[in-house]
Amino acid sequence: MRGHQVTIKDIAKMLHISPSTVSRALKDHPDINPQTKKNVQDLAKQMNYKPNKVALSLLQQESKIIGVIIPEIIHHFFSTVISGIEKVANDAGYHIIICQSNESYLKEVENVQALLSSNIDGFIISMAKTTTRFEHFKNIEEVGVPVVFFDRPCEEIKADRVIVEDYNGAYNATMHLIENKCKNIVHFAGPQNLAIGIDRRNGFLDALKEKRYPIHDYTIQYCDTFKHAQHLIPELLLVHPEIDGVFAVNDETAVGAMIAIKKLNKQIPSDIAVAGFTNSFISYMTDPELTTVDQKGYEMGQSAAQLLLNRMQSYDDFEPVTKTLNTELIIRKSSVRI
Amino acid sequence: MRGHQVTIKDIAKMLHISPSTVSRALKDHPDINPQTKKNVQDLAKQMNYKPNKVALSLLQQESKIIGVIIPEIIHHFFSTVISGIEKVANDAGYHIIICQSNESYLKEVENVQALLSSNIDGFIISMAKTTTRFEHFKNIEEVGVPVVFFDRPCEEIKADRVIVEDYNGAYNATMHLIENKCKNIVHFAGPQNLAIGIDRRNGFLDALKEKRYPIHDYTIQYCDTFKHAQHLIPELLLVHPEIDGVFAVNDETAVGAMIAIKKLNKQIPSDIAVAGFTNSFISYMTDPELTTVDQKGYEMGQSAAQLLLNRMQSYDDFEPVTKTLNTELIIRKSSVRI
DNA sequence: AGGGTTGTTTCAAACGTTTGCAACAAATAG
DNA sequence: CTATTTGTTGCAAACGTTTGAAACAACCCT
Repeated sequence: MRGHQVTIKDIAKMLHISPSTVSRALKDHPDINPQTKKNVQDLAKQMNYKPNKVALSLLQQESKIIGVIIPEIIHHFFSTVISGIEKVANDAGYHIIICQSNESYLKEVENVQALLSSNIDGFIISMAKTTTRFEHFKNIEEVGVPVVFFDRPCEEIKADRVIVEDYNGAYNATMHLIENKCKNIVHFAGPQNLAIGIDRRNGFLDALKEKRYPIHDYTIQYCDTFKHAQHLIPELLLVHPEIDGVFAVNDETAVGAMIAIKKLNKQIPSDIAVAGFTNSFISYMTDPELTTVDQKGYEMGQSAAQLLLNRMQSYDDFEPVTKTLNTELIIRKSSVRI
Repeated sequence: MRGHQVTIKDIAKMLHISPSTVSRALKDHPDINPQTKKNVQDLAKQMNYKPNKVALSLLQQESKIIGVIIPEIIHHFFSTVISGIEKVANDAGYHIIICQSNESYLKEVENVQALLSSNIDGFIISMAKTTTRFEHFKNIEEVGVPVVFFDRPCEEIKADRVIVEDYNGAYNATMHLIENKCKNIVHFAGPQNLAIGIDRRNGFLDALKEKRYPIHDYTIQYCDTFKHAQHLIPELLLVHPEIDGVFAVNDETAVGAMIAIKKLNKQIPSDIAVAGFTNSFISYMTDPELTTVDQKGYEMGQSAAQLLLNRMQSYDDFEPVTKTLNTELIIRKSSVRI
């Protein structure tokens, strides 16, 4: 038969006193007789009493839980962010509950609803690729639960956010490819309904413009997964063998491109130089190692959690804060031509 | 000012009826006047009423939440398992709350306590490397919450478990190296307080024994991380240049070894063949691609969740079930000598 | 008219905890 | 010897929801 956690009532019954006395004894309330206090505390310890968080949550209207909604946990970047969030949250006495949207709008809505009705104290969210309607976020706003967006913010919602300098990161990576004598660089871009997709693309384009590089119809390719890059590279190089540089919106895509390029017996970086974005741990496991833009996942998670904790202190008609982490170009062998 | 979710009481007040009537109206109870029902349902919809899960959880002593405790989310294997768990759990109307132990015993204990006092309906756990005491698991047993272990079970606890054929997987991988003419294979082994560490080591050793290969004092190296492997390889090959095969307890370690081997200007697989364990996605991003044993993360997660759901149905003095998934040797270029 | 049925609604308790206030005894003050 | 203080404990309400039982009116049956 299923037992249950020891409750204050159990202790009260065993000592023939009232639950309120037990409650006060446990928190060292001055009104309670020292002997009673000792009895209660000893018994509580012996029986391994732990306060029921659900009851507390209902009573105090706060759960000490932060809801985190991310696209996919299997991406190294997101699991890094989660680690950062968890660190800061735990240190402040909070736990996190993680939900995946799997890049699906419907799943994201479902997750928001589920978390809202679980008395969550705050949200940390990175939007799904496919999300183009925002009622569910508005709903959070109405209920008055603080939200922090990271990496993929929702522009329609008044909320704090943490992002990286996507534009600068992309600009720097592209400049680096240009300095390494790439004449014909293509960009594997992310979806343009996300700011990261737009900003990285613009950083790339502006670097080309600054150096008066021509922009062809094939310069921007919408391709942001490992598999797609593997298929796209052979097709692309067949038509445009002059391509000698690839800058991808994320590391997986860059690695997919690298593998496909090597299969065509082209050398990296001498024939084609490659750079990615994220600095995922795969970037130093490839051969050659991948040049990439460090997206600071762990720090991003920490900042997001910190912003949320701050916002939970003072929520009344606030001015949203945007924290922008600076990126760092990590130069490795996939792009350096001697 | 922070608002709040609409409650049954709010609706009751607005319609000048009692909360119980509202409750019944919402669930289409036959006792309720059709007109009242309609009023309630319309207003509830309009005000976007969602039942408060915390209140339900307290009342019904079930939360529809499954607690998942894993060592580290950033490992691809674990995030794959989580995806499998989430799929099955969500389909059954459950949500999961994920906690990381970071391979720390203390953090694991803390997580168990926190989840226990949150009215969790069940646990899915993979033990931390450093866990050698089990009171916290015993505690779960006492309270009567069902547990399923995966990948790294606790031998002292009566609980269902999902594991892979670690022994067979290791045996097959080792045999494969032998068939590819490796004469001097070392094993980078995991910690021996975990069954996976023991079983994979034994599978390796038994394959050697069967082929009457000598077992030297350096044949087993305790090394199970990327970094450690990178440091260990140069030291090891300096003393034992005759080594021509490495079988690592996981893919990260295998990749660490590969990179270090390549740095020494040795060829893989011709000088040294390498095999790993997990079939993480990094295994096909390396050059050469890594031969490995598929650990079936997603399926493992699904099975674990399914076992837990079953056990939640019938918990009374059960006989624990162990589900063993068969492994599959994925042969890639890092081990095939022509 | 008394009893019973039917339809509809409300009451009250329960889940575990906290906390303002009331209650009570004993001790002290006036 | 009453009045107040002090020390200690218990009551009851609250958080949001469900649910058995009670309540009540309106109706029908004998």
